[in-house]
Amino acid sequence: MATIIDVASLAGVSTSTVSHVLNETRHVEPETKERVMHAVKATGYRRDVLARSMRRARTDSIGLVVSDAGEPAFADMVHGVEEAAAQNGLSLLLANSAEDPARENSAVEALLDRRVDGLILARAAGSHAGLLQRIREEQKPLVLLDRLADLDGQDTVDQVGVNNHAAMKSLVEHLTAQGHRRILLVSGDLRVSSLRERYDGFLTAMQAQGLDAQDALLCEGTATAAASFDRVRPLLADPAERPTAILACSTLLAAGALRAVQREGLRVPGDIAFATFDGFTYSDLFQPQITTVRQPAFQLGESAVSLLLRRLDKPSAPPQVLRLESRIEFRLSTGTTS
Amino acid sequence: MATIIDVASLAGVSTSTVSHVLNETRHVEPETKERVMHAVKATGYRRDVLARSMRRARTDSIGLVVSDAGEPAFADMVHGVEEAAAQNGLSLLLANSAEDPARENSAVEALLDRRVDGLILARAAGSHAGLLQRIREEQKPLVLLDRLADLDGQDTVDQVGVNNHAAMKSLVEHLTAQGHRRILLVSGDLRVSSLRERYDGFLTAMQAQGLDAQDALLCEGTATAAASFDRVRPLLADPAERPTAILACSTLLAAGALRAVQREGLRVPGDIAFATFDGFTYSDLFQPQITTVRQPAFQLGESAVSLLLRRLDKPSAPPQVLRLESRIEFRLSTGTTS
DNA sequence: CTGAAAGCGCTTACAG
DNA sequence: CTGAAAGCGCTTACAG
Repeated sequence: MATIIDVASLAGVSTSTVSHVLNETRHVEPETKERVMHAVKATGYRRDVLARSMRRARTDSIGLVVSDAGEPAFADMVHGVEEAAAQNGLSLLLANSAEDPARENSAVEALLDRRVDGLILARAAGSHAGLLQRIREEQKPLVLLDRLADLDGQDTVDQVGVNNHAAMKSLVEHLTAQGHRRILLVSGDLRVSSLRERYDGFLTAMQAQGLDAQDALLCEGTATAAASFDRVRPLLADPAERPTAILACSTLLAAGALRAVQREGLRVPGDIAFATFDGFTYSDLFQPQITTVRQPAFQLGESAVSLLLRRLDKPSAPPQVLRLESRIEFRLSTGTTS
Repeated sequence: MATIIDVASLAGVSTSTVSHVLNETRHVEPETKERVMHAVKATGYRRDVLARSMRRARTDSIGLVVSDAGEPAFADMVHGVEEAAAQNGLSLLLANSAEDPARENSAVEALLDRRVDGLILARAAGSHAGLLQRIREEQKPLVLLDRLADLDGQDTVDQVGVNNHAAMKSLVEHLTAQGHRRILLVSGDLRVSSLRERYDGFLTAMQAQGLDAQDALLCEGTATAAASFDRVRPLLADPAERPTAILACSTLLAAGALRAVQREGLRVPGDIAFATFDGFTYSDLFQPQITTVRQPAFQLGESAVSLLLRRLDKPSAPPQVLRLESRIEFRLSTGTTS
C-alpha cells in the first residue's frame, strides 16, 4: 500500500503539503495541489484511517448499543441510525446488550476503547446507574434513544423518544368513548422508561376519565410473552369479572396476551377489545386487525444521530430532549363488534 | 489518559515488558509481571486500540453489509452476527446497502479503509461483479451471507445460506398432494441468488410432480410489495383461470399478493391456498394462518461469523459452503378449507 | 529474562 | 506558500 510518503516524493512535495491538500486544511498553490492529486491517483494512495484517527480527536465512527436487537422496533431504530450515520460519513459500531446490564457495560467499554466519536444508547432494563456517569467522565458525547433518563428535572443529556403519554391518552379516550371501563393494562418492566411512561400515562388518562385505579387491572413486571400469557389468562376466566379491553405495552406482551385470549376461546373484538404499542407487521392484512400505536422507530434512529452530530459540533450546547409523535392505527380490534 | 510509558515507569520496567505482559507474548518473571499489573491498576491504564491496531495486522473488528436492514430476516441475521462477534471479542461495523450496488461498494470501501479483519456480505440485487474481485485483491477474508455467489462450480469463497431447493420441494409436494395444479409463484428479483434458487427449485419440483412449466404461473422480477400486488391481482380476476394456490418468495412479495387476494374478495384457504418464504411475525396468532418457510436467520448470522473466524485462523483452508435447513411451519392457509 | 530503539502512517505546531 | 521534524501510543525485531 502506498503511503503519504510515496505520494509526497512522487509529487515532489513534503508530506505536510500532501496532508493539507487532502484535508483542505491550508491553502496550497493550485498547481502544487494538482501535482499532489495526480500522485494520489498514480499511486492508488488511500489515507490510513487508523493512523489518521490516532493523530486526530475523531475517528468518524459512532457506537450504538441497543437493548434488544431481536425486536422489530429496535431493528428499525438501528436501520435509522445506520442510514443517518452513513449519510454523514460516519461508520456505525453496533452492539446488543440483550437487556443485560453487564453486557451493556462491556459493550460501552469496548466502544469507548475504540474511541467512537459518540454513543447512542437504548439502555437495558435495570441499566447500571454508573453507566451514564462513566460516559460523562470520559466526556463522550451521548444520546439516549427510546429509553430515556429521568434526570429529576435536569436535562443533562440529549435524548430522543416518543410521546408515550399522549399516545396512551388517545388510546384510553378511544376505549372509554366506547364504554370500556374495565381495561387491563399489560405494562411490562417498569424500570424501562418507555414502559413506565405508558403506565403512568394510563393511570393519568383513566383518572381524567373519572375512572380510578380500582377500575383498572394492571399487569406489571411481566417481561416476556410467556409471563404475559401466564398473568393475563387467569384474569379472563370469569365472564363477570374479566376486562372488556386489553391494552398491551409492547409486541411481546401483546403476543402473550393475545394467545391467552385465544386459549380462553374469546374473540376480538366480539368478546374483548385489544390494542397494543409497537405491535405486529402488516397488521392490516390479518385478523384480528389490531389497533396499534406505531412508533416512528426509523426516525427515532435518525434523530438520535442528528442530536449526536449537533453535540459534536457544539459540545457545550444545552441538552435537548426530543419527543416524536407516535401514530395510532385504529382498527377493528377496538371498534364495534364485526 | 495513562499510556504504556506511564505504566512502564511506575513499574520500573521497559515498555516492551509491559507490552509483553499485556499480550502474553513472551515469558516475564512472575514478580515483574505482578509489578506491571499493579501499575496498570494504579494508573487506570487502558491499551489504546487504535495505536495497537496500527502496529498489528488485526483490528479485532469485522464488517457486515446487508442489503436491506429494514427486513426482519436481515435484522435477525444482523442480530446473530452481533452476538457471535461479541462473544469472540470482535466489534461489529454495520452498513446497509439498501439494495443499491453503488452504496454497497462505498460501504465496503469504508470498511476496508477501517481495516476490518474480515467482511460478511449479504449482497444487493445487482451487486457489481467487481466487488468480490476487489475484496479478493485486498486479500480480505470474506463470507457471503444468504445471497450466495454462483461460482461456476468453484467454491472460491466461504458462504452460508439456506437450502432453498429442499424447502421449495417440500412446499410444492405439500401443495400438489392436496390437488393443487395451478400454482402461482411470486418469485421476485431473480438476480438475488436466494430468490433464483427458490425459482429454480419450484420449476424442478413441479416437473418432478409431472407438472410442466405451462401449469405454473410465474411472477418474476417483482421487487416490491406494490409490484407484487399489481402483478398478482389481475391473475385472480377470472375464477376459471385463477391459480388455486399462491406461493410468495419473500415477506414483501407475500404482503402484496395477500393484499391482492383480499382486494379481490377471496378467502384463504377457502378460495385460494397461500404459502410464503420468510413471512410474518407471530403468524400463529392471526388469520389467515399462513404456511411459512422460516429461515434460521439468527443462526445464519452466527454461522457467517464462524466461517470468518475459521478463515482468519486458517487463511488457506479450502472455502466452505454451508447450507442450513429452513423449517416449514405448515398452517391452515394450505390446509383443508376451514 | 529484559531493554533500547525503530517504526507503523499519519497530523500539526513551528519556522521560514 | 511550503517543509523539516516531532509525536500520537503502541509492537516487535534486535541485542544482550
